[in-house]
Amino acid sequence: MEQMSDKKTAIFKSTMELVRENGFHGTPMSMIAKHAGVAAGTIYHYFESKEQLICELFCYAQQQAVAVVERETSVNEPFKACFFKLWMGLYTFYRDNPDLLRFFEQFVNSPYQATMPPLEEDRFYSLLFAFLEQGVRERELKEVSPKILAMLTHSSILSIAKTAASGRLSFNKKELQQIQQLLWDGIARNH
Amino acid sequence: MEQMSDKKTAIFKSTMELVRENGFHGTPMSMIAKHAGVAAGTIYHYFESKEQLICELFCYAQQQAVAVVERETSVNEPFKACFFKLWMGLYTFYRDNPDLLRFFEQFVNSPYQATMPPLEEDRFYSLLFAFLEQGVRERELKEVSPKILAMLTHSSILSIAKTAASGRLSFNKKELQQIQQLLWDGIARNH
DNA sequence: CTTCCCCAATTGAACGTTCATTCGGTTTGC
DNA sequence: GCAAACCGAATGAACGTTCAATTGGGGAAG
Repeated sequence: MEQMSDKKTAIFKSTMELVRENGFHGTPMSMIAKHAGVAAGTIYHYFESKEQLICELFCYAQQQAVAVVERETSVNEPFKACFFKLWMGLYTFYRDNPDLLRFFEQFVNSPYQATMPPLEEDRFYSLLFAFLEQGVRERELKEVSPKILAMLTHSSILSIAKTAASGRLSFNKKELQQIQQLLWDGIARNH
Repeated sequence: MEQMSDKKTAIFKSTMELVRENGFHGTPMSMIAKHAGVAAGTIYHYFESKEQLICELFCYAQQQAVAVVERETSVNEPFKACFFKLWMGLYTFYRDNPDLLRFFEQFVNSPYQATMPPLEEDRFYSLLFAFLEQGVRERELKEVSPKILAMLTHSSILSIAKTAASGRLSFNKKELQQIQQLLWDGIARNH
């Protein structure tokens, strides 16, 4: 990503934070502007419309998630260790970025979802697919479609992170390890 | 639930359908009214406000999901069979009610989430907890907190149903059975 | 059985507010 | 001195909500 203007970044950050607190509706452009310390008109210097802002913000957020997957899967370690690292890496990322997580979930459950590319072109899922496919190829994982493995893996991460972020439940380190282990027990080949 | 007026049901159904298509914002009261075949004012005869309508609709929707869990877990069968039935029952319910599913997801990721009771008082999760706790007690499932088992189970159902509903991926019967089996392999005790 | 009345249900135009967006002007960096 | 960045009051459309007026069904009175 070419480096962004400070203002643009501020607008992104403010939008995520405010959407988390007030929801997608309930976050007027004027509020974003004030929070980001810019004038309302300035937002329109960087973004065509509110819709465009939201969509670009989604891409921006997704790129950060993609970076996490890239970082964690490029390690040169046994597959199993890599899998656990990836799980924990993504979980930590979501937990430490609750604004992003919430925005993400709102987006994919909104009509904007239609503007997303099909799964095959989705960089995030492509990376996840590829990684899990590798696990199947190396006979570490059961002979199951990588898309299924990807859904199970990611959904476990998301649901735990969401529940923790909402404060409705919390999980200690031991429990997190248990969760990863349960998931692994489910998808791994038993030698 | 005491029986509802036809109009109230029509308003509920229309709201769910329109929220699915247009999102939470993007669904004005006037649109709900027209779609439900009533005047705008009529909605305010049944509901205090748009917010109230949304919240009551969530309760209404959740009761339907609760009914599915009750139906599937009350069967007098071995735990494992019951577990598979519950998974499939909930999945089928969500798949056949995509409007409800989408509305549900929008709601829990919005600021309205704060109006929900804590998890312990949540009838849906209480039932799920109790059922999985039974599995632990009967030594069918690993000695893990039922809340963890509940999250993993429900998140797998939701993510598969959501992906299928959005048309981004589809799953045939064999794949659905595979998914349940993977999940079971993860959480079941190996005798 | 008819008439009358009551009140809950229903209507939809009107109101006031909020919001996304615009635009003429100002500042800043080069 | 000239773009590009930035400002923020003004604009007009859209929306949630209100309310005065209308309807309709059912029970009481005759």
